[in-house]
Amino acid sequence: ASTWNALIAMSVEHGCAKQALEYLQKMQNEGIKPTAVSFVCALKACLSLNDLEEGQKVHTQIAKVGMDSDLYIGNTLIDMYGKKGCLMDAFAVFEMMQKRDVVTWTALISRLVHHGLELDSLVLFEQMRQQGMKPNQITFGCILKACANLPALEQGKQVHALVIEQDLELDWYVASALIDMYSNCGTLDRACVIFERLPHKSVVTWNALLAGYVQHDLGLKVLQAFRHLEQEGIEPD
RNA sequence: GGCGUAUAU
Repeated sequence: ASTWNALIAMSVEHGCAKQALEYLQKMQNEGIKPTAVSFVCALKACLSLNDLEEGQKVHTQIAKVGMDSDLYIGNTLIDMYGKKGCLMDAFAVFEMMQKRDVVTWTALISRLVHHGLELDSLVLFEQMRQQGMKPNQITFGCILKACANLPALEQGKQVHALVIEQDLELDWYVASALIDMYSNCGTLDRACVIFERLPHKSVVTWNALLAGYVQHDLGLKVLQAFRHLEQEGIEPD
């Protein structure tokens, strides 16, 4: 099965999703049982083909062989249904899962935010923490985006406090989310403080700051910052 | 044990 899985995974990775699904079928025709890895890759293939129906078929197959308790499969199903806008299905999978990890929670939170359900994402984030699940950089990125979209400065500040608790304020990914959140909440000064504190600035954090200036119609600041960025030898993208 | 899942502009 691992040989087949390698074929399936490679096909998906190289954008040959159709072929990946063919391999899944072929391995079964040859009497080889797909593993959790096969199914995760197949679901990913369905998502990249934008084929929800095929994804549902794979889901049914997964349920038949009793593999829907696999953590990775559950997480991938949440992602697939969420990205197809089937939030109810994503939530149903979430509810059914026996074990959840930080990816499970983050995947659902991420989809809620993308669908304009920022308030629900905040509730879910709170539940996650109450159950003792520690958010990671990606979780913080998503939840800060929720605060930025609303915008919700007070909630954003509370999340910021948690970021500091976990010593993630200097993480480039979290930092750019903080910058984005503060500038979106109309507090560009706070965004600048985060930026200034960063010892290693990357194109991502610079972009977040530039976007803030643009949003606040500070054209001159944008140009100044851009020149500064070039002086530091950072490649704009 | 490894491989497969969430992630900004």
